[in-house]
Amino acid sequence: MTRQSDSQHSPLIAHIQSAIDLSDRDLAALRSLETASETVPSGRSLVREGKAFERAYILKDGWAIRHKDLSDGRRQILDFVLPGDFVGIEGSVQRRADHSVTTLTEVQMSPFPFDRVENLIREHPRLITALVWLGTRQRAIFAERLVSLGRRSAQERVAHLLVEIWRRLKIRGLSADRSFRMPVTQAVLADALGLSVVHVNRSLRQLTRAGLVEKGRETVSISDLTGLLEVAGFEGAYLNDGPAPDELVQFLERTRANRAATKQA
Amino acid sequence: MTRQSDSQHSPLIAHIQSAIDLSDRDLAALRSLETASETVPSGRSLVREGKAFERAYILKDGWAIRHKDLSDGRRQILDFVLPGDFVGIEGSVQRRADHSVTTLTEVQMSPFPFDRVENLIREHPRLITALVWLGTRQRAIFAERLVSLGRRSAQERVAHLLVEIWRRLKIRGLSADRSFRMPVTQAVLADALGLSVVHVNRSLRQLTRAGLVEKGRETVSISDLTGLLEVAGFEGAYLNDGPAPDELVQFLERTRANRAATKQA
DNA sequence: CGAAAAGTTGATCTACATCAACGTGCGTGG
DNA sequence: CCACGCACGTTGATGTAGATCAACTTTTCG
Repeated sequence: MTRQSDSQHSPLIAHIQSAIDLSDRDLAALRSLETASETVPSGRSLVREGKAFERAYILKDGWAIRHKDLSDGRRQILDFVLPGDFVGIEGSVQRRADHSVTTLTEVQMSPFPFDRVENLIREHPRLITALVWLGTRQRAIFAERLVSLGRRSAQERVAHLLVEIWRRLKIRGLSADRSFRMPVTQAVLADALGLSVVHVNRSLRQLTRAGLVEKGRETVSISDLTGLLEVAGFEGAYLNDGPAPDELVQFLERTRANRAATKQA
Repeated sequence: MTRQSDSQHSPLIAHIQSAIDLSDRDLAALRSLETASETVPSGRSLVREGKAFERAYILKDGWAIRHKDLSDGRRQILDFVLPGDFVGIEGSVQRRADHSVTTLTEVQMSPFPFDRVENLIREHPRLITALVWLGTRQRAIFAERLVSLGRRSAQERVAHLLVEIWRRLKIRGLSADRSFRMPVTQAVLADALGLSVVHVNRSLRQLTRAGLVEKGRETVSISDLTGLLEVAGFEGAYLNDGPAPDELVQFLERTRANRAATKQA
């Protein structure tokens, strides 16, 4: 289902190339950023809110979260960090981190110092576009999550998140079909969706009983994409760029036969 | 209370200079971006989600919102656009807008074409840092708002937003004391905070009755900053950068005498 | 000055939280 | 290699923050 540890494949490059045309030279320069590799165990903090950034990373394999913690123990997960994502690259323009990053699984990282970024864009000015674009993408994801937390029901939130993750992995070549690895407990989902664990569980069961998705311990499999998109209220192709109508839009265009089943299953 | 239409003063420059040191030449270049001026009435759409960007702007005066709308009428406001903010500058790396921007008041804008940005950074490479930093700031604001929508109570959300706006205006030289202009209806607040209008009203009244803030129709005045920060659960100085402990931190360090009064007023 | 927009307040409803108890897979150490 | 313990998942009962509905007041502005 997933291109697990194909050391040739770069999720980062796949991601960037989905939207931006870079020369082979520029791509090679980018790729050189991810040659180093370091293993970090699960549950380790890579960036700590309020502390100075130490170095930047590219996540090569495994999962992490961006999150903020309140002093009374409440926690909000802002985003999931997937293979191909940068971590802590804001350190090149900012002294202190405004959120934490913590690994959810054992992880393979390519660390690099900040001046590496400066040298890189000096020699490959076109890469600025790519880097800025990635920042913009991050903002778009935050924005969509704001809509979820502010205005969507529990079921909609869960459905929406699953579709979003699937799409992000797909663009990076990390899911060929409609299943993917997602080593995320319900407690973590709760903190990402602004819900209680219990309610996440119930929402998930509803979606499963309606025949839309199955979430195993480490894996997700979408059984009825059209139906899931319907529940998620997925609008447009916000994770995509460019003019071509993509698979998603086509799906949305099709019959809504499954709609009724999912409303109050 | 507010430096209203001092045509000399640039909120954009003030904002950037709060964190980044630029040469006079670079500053002059930035300033040249905002020489043009165009008046746009209230309620006009400057950027429309899903549509191509036409041009970029600097907001010179007035308020606007970034928002996303669902097909069933639900709306989530992502952020308020204040004087000194860029609008639509993502157009230089992205074809389509992932959210809309709409004016809340009559507004003064300086429009400029995207290639202007490219030329600018070609001649003033140091400005890249400033531009990237602004993008990062935007993300930090989204992040903090995610925490609000996901994990904070209604009262906390309202208090937090008011403090955040005050701080942002202050950094730009748009509020000298503890009052500021905020031409925002309760309905708009509701869509920003993920609440109903009725509940925004009640939360606001509670804060007022507790003697913390007064929100008039177009203006806000903080009567008890310490208390308001307390309710908001304001942690650290997320809108600031740099190592110096700032006014906020000092306030937080002080006595918490007012705490009890605000808990269940 | 009249009507629409904005704000206020009470009554009632509900989505989701909280509390509690129990099931289940699985990693670890004896 | 088995069993014990713990993290995770599941389900029911009950509580509550905030939504919704409804009516009324106040402000704004053409």
